Amino acid sequence: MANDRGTDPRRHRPRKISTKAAPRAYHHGALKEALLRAAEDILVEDGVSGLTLRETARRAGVSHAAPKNHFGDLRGLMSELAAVGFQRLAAIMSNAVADADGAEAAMDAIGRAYVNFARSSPGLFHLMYRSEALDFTRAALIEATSGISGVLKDAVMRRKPARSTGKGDPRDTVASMATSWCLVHGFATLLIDQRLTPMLAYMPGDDKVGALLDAILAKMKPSRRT
Amino acid sequence: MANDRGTDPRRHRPRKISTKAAPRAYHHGALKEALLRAAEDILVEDGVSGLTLRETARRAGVSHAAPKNHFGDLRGLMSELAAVGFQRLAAIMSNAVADADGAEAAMDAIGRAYVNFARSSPGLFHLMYRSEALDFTRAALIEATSGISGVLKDAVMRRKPARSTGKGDPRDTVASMATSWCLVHGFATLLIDQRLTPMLAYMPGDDKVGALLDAILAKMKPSRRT
DNA sequence: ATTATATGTTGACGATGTAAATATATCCGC
DNA sequence: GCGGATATATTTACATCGTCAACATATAAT
Repeated sequence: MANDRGTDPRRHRPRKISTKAAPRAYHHGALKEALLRAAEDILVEDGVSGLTLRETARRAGVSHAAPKNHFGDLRGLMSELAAVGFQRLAAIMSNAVADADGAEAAMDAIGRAYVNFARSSPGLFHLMYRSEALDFTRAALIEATSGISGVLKDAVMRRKPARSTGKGDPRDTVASMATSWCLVHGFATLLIDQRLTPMLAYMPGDDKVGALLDAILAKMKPSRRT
Repeated sequence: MANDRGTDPRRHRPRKISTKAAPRAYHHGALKEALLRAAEDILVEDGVSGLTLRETARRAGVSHAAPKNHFGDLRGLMSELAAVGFQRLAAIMSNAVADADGAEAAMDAIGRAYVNFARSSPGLFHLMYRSEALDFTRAALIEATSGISGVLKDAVMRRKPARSTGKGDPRDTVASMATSWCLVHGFATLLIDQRLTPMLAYMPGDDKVGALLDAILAKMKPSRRT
């Protein structure tokens, strides 16, 4: 089976079969990416608990020990995949800020983007915050998470000048960042874990999640005294 | 107590033992409680990832399959232990409310109690919110979690009359509950996962965690316009 | 071309969850 | 007290997992 040179697709032989860069890397000159893709598929289908090295290798069509070369161990794979998730989330948040009209709207847009990401990729989101399973000394993970902080900080500081107190106080900036992050992160996690389901029943309309999130974000705005 | 025949619950083989009852009999007597205690010890020492059926049994001094009789499977053990955690948290929150002076102070006290619980029992707290590993059809878990909701709801409704808008609106009550819960839960989870560490550095004093939490809670109070 | 390195495979080991078969203790109706 | 029914605990077994070591092969370097 493994020595069947004739039909086995994963052979190192066909160096350059066609002038076109074959997207099908037979012998995974791109195994790392293939493994990450397979791992994310598992995350979508079975969640974090289903994510194993062997199943990932199986889906990529390689032996169970192949991932070791690219990730070291399971923690490595999970950390790299989490980094991809943080990158993606940072990009989404950044876009949300760019499209928003005004500093206050930008903050809300970031929050909604964060929640939408968690809802659309709950498995990946869970992995990103399964701290015990991640290696935060990994360069990819450090870089990706700092990207998120950067986007949030920019948005908060853009809003700052319009506020009355603590204009340039870094302490207040940090408090604002923490408040927004905690609120939205708590909402996202509790939401995808079905912890808010009973409360959602009280909300009106079709988009009950959006309604509850709006209600929560509204409670964060002291300026809006009705 | 299912069996009060003697003084020691685990004493069923009085063969030719010395005056002291043998520490181990075939039937433990209170194995379920012993297993839960052992499981929590593991949680303290090694976190959720270290919590296994076999290690729990090992610590309780029984065979690896013994827990099956009391919990069914690992999910059962985890769910029961999580239920204990929710009970404990509900009690702590309830006490915090009782000791607080005024409705607004009660809300803050609940939040601080929630965070303190997470900080003092991070392993258990993680387990309580590892939704994928829990069985929310378990009676113990349903009851314990609804206890938490009850405490929070009471505190929110106690505060309600002092507010200007949405006095008796259940929709607004739910929004207030969700806001408080999400904010505090987000803070607690991010905190014990070391995600807030960089931000804590900006806070003054010895109790940086308390300072940041205070700052966050303060941002939730529209009435305090300085 | 030869050597070195990177990548992938095979086989093995111990740990785990779970099930089945078995053993022992307790309970319940007499 | 007695004896079966039930609850509780053990033993054995199996599949799966992460990880390691030894090995094989492809790519890169010299």
